[in-house]
Amino acid sequence: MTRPTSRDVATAAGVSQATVSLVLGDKWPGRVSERTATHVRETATRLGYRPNLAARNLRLGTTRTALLVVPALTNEFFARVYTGAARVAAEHGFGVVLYPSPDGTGPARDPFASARAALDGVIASSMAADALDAIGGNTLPLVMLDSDPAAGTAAAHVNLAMADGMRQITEHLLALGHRRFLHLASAVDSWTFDTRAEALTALLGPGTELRTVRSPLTVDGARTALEAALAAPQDRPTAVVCDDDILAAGACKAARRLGLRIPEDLSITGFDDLALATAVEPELTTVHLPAERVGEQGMTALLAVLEGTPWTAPDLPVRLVVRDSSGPAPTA
Amino acid sequence: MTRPTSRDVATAAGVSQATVSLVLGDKWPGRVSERTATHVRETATRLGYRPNLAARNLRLGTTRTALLVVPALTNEFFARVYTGAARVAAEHGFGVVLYPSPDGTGPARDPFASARAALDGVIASSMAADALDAIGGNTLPLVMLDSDPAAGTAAAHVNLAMADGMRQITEHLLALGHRRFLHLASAVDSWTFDTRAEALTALLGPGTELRTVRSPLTVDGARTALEAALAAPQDRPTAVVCDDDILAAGACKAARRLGLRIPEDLSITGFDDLALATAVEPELTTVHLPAERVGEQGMTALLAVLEGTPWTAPDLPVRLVVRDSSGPAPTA
DNA sequence: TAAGCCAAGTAATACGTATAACGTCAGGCC
DNA sequence: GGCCTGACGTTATACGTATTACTTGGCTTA
Repeated sequence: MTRPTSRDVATAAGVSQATVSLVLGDKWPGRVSERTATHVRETATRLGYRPNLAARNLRLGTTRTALLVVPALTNEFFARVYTGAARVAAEHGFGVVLYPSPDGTGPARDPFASARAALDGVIASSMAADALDAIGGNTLPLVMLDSDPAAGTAAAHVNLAMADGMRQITEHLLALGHRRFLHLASAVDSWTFDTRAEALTALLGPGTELRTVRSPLTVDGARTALEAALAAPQDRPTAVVCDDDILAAGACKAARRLGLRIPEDLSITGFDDLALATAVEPELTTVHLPAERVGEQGMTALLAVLEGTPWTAPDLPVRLVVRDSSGPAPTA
Repeated sequence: MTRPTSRDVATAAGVSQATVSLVLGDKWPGRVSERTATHVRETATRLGYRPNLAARNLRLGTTRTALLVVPALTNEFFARVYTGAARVAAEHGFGVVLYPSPDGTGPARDPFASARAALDGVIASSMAADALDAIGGNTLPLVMLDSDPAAGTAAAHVNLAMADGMRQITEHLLALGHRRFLHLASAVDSWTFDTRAEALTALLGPGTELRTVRSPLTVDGARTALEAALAAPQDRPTAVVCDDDILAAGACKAARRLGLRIPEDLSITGFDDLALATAVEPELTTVHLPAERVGEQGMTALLAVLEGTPWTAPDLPVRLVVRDSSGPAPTA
């Protein structure tokens, strides 16, 4: 009735529990004769034996499990980060457990309660950094994603070349003749977005203009915010630089409502290159972020840290993808 | 140096390990005097004690953890299912571990390897049913999402009223005068999509026409598929019923490329009501699926099953949301 | 033939927790 | 004073596994 243990297998096979463990552990070649080994293996499958992982974890003192802390999974970017992390983890016999930080809809506060697995380490996005205190994750090896390398206690950092991405966008727009910019920024306060804002400001020289509007990270929020900002026709910006494709999608809707053509009257750029970027019309000029690679590197870094190897790597490169939402600045 | 155990706390507090466990378990009021209890609690926090979950799981024979098997997290629908499931789980001190079934990009095959946590039960989407065999999840309490209630060995089923959703769409389009339909169906083979297709076929009476085109679940795939299907101008359908918002977004792009206006020349409907549905232009007429509720009910069902209570509930209702991508059939 | 050695297996143990079973001590009651 | 009772702790144990240290018997080797 109840799940068979290694001892049950041993009894059924007429050997000791230790032998079963040795055979199934597959780690000590030659310790058990091939004859006995196959017999044990057969018995195990016949009984449908599956090792009790709680017991194994206790014995080994490790769970080969990492916690990934992200702001929200419904954000495709982080879904992809997870995918990348989970892939690398699986290749090393590790697992990844999620902790979507509480944004009101997420699960409760304590990931040690919500993810009953014991953990070996933590990978956390800077956008969910506040959750880390609640975790007490500081007691575990920690890898930070997109956070200030100079701050914090993380054992390793995985960063994207955000400033360079912003540079590519800005130069692209400047080359197209744009001078009046609007930065549609995320209202979420995080190092990532701060970096982008700084880069943008630094790149716009004299003779240019920059306004900043902050918006929640939703299509509708962005639409509302931008509609208000663009209401007055005089001195309208000719280019809207968005912190995120989601914001850019909202910006497009706002523009259309105001009767502005994209990109003839107004250029709009995104960030991230989500599936959304090519689903909307016009397709968004945006910066492609290798989200899966972020997850992969995060997990790789954590694995290194767990082995005691210090880990470091250059920022992951990002790439401007020019599509249809950006064009020459209107001459009028 | 190493993590403190309950015994360390006991020694430091000058009591026995059992007392520490009793105090921190918070489960036997009156077993320990308030004086001792607070002393123990203080010592525990002072030492930074955190119970070893592997040991607890072993002792209790349960992990309060469920496995959620979904085809892909980058699909917003399943991300929301996860969110709902995780919320209910957290409310009951449970955790949810993910197993995105192998679509080529997912982690390896064995979720017992990838999710090192021992599991109490499994919640699986029918779209990932094939993964279940690999899991051997049949040995665990199983809740199926959107699968044939008559088939399989699941202890409970959580279904959406897909057929009714299709009915609402069809009646909406019929009322608008449409007679020539094209069903842009998902190439993924699952009960969910089969149900929708059957419903559509059954609802279209004499005097109507129905073609079916299958497409992979991507914007680009849908665009390509539909562009080919609509190339010939004669007898062109006036309404495209899509199995999914992603397909509908692709359909919109195909229409625009062919110079067809939406909805004047061609009505297009989606399914799911993802964020995408309102991000594209025109906003999609679609069927809203309560994705979070699916997750919530799935977890609720599993919790019931784990307690030995049989669980059953009517299909979750779905609701047609009429937006701008559907309109009267062209009269010409 | 004795000493040593290898192959093949087993007994014993520890991981850290929760809890059942068992003291112990003081006070109340007849 | 003896006995029961409750309050407060403690001792002991089991959960299922991986691994270390040990046993055993057969074989080689000097």
